[in-house]
Amino acid sequence: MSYKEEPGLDKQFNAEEIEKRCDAYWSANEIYKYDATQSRDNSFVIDTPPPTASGSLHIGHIFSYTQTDIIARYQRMQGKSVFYPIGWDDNGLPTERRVQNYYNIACNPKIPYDQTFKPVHIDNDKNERREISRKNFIEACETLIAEDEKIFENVFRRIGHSYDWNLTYSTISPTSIKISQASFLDLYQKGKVVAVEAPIMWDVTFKSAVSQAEVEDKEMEGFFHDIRFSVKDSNETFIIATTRPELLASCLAIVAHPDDERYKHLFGKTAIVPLFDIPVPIVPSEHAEKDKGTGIMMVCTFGDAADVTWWKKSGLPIKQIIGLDGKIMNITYGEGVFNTLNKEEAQKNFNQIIGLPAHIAKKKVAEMLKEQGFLIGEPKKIVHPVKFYEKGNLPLEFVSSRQWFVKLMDMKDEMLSAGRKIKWLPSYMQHRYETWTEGLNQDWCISRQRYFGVPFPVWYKVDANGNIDYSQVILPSKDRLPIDPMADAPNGYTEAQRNQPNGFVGDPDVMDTWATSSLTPQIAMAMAPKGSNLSLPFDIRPQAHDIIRTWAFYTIAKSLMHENTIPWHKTLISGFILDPDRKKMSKSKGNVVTPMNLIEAHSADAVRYWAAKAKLGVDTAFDEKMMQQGRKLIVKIYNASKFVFMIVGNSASADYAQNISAALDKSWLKKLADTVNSARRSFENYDYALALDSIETRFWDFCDNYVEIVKKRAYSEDNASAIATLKLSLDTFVKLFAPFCPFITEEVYQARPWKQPSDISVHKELWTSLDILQTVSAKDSLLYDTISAVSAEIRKQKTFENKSQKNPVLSLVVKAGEQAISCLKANDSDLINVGNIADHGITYQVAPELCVEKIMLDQNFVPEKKKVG
RNA sequence: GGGUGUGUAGCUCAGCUGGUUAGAGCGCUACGUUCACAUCGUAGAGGUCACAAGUUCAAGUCUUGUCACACCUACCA
Repeated sequence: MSYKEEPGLDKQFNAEEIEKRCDAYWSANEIYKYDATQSRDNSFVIDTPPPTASGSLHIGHIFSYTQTDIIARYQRMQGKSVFYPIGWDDNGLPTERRVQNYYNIACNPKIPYDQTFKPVHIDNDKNERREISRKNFIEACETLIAEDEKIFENVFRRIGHSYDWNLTYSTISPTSIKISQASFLDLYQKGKVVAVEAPIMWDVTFKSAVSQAEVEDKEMEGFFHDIRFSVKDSNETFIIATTRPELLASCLAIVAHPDDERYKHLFGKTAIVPLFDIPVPIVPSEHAEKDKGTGIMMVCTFGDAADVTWWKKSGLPIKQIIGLDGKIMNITYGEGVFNTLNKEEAQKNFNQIIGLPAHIAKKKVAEMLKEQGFLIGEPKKIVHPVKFYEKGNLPLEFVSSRQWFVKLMDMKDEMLSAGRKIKWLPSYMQHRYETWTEGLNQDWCISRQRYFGVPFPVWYKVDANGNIDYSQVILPSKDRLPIDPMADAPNGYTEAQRNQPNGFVGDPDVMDTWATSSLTPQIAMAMAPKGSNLSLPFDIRPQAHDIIRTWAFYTIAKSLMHENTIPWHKTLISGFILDPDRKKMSKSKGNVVTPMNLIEAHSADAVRYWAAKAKLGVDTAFDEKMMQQGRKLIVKIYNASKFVFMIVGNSASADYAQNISAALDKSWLKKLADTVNSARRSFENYDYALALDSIETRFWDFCDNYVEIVKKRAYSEDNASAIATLKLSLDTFVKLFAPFCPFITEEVYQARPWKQPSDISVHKELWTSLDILQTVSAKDSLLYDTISAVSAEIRKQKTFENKSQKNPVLSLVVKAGEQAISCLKANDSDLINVGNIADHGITYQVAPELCVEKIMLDQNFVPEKKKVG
């Protein structure tokens, strides 16, 4: 496919046309296709973050993903075969929630599959959510993510990200499920993943287990209740201050610090829990602090993580009173673990809270305590941090349940040393990884009681009595993956034996979404063409800093467990986009600017320019001014190119280097060569922002100075050197800017009169082709620097005297170092041209510093236009 | 409580391993230009480089301390 019908540049710059033209051309010619025949050494392999397919892309995505694209494009122009996949993270809770709202449906696994059901988008429906089967629900999820992903793709194409779209993956695809399930089987075999019945953090809204990484603290209002406990066979009482009175019924013990003089004498005695008359031991424990509350506290199952720790050591049974729905369970006193000294009274009181949600039960218990005289004074308001699931809106509960865990606690040291083998950019981001790893206090709970995710490839045997025997795990062979144990029967069984005595049941849970996301390198590799030389570690993992503890951490963990290596050599951590008021941008504020609007308003290259200006890891305030600046640069590139084309005219020869002979041209090219070197150095350090800075500065220098100086000579007969230099300069800038502004550079590249049939795309060009600058340029840029400086002084003087730039200069004195003077004397024709200086008008003097004096302008000069007026 | 980062012109930010009178863009003021330029140029106003002490011939840049903000992490009866 050819690039454009009409050759050359249009009179007017039209960003949208150029963007669409480029996208079509790149895709038709597979410019960004990964070349699987290249060796690993000659490849650059990227573990791209798959954005969550939950509606729309945020401007923050454009920001950080563009930074990666710039790096990918630079590496491609270094001759590397760039492995640059893109994926969609579409499994898990975010998708489920979006689907529920979008179609106003809810999943009920008990309902049978309805073949005729078609999900329809329903806006603002007040009706109750329609309940559908698990299979229908999953199909609805698949329908919506397909739509969302199309929109994402359009935005990424429009902004010019150079993904190889053949490598697109989705985390819910059969391939991803297969890889994720194979990972599970591998870890199971290695003893790294185990199912245990244990207290876990439970979100009551989503009715699912969550992991430590998904938990965040929220500052919550709470109340300290001072409750009087009595001591068995004694008149003594003591006061406990608690924020969780509803847990009284699950109290296991009373603890105080071993050295606490106030309570020492109570150790070994038995306390009586009010309302329920439960006898519990009073014991010393280090984890009680003397100066918190009243210094003495109750241990319940479970108020917090400390209770869990204490309970584990105690060997006491669990008294679970909060159910998985977050409500108080129906409990009969005097049965099982629920002992009491007064069965009737305990039951009467407990009956008052059965079925209530925990936060309402709390109030009810407080009332009862008050009525019966156990509450001292009024509850005291406090604000304290409470653990929440990051997406939940009710506090987490600790409940005991059977879940799958990946054993991480025994590999913390290994994780830390792996983290040190990876280069973190910026380096301080490694601290976050280290603190998180050091602070890890539980294994990774990977089972979720949800629907849209990767199922556990696990069945359990059902015994002769119809009871599930969790110790009898049935696993599929790897060649059966992907598998859904809720739909497929294990080998040796038939579907008819499901849920039957001596039959089997499938594990109904799905995996934590991170259990799959942590395999993005493996998933991406699965998308590569056959015969690829890919392997871990990859070169880079770009990602944002908020998911260091999840995505980065889990990917490193899985890579170590499966392949015994780090997953990538470097990780590039991007910053956030902040509101202009420096708050984290959020949709809820309603001030969201969508990426597409910005692209339309400023052009894709301009939006990219804004992203390219920010350094890695730095949170940046959103600023449209920066896009306007980018737009100016792009228009300038367009116009400068048009001008060069005009001067160059029909000189279509691409073999220009040998014509470069003028001293000024060589001196300018030295300047340009230095810029190439410094930009290359910056890029090698992944400092694309610094590279852009130096390129941009040199480009404006080119426009403002070199082009002005050489203009007259370029129009003259003796213009071969000037024309060759303009060509070489423009070719150079187009390549230098290509990673940042892929559209305008491609447009100019394709429009060059000296374009050769072998010139496919600027994005296939090599930076090594810029080495020609080194051979044709002068040893130094002294001549160019001097002429630029002198002409700037002349320009200044003309402006100061309100004269036209064409106004002749009768005479001036140039003072400069010996070398500069001799160099200038021999090559002053360009200076005379640009300043319009009279013959023999320049007086040269050797001086320590460059200085221009006594500029005499021709006061009789009248610009042409003013003659008319 | 522990830790990391940030604090430079009205705004958004550069300033790499310490080196001459601290920079850019935008904004503002004044003037000019319309030449490839949905422009550009020149000049001006505007900074005690958060604060304090120290090291050094020399500190925005290094050290220590203080303050403010952001974030990470822990605790959370």
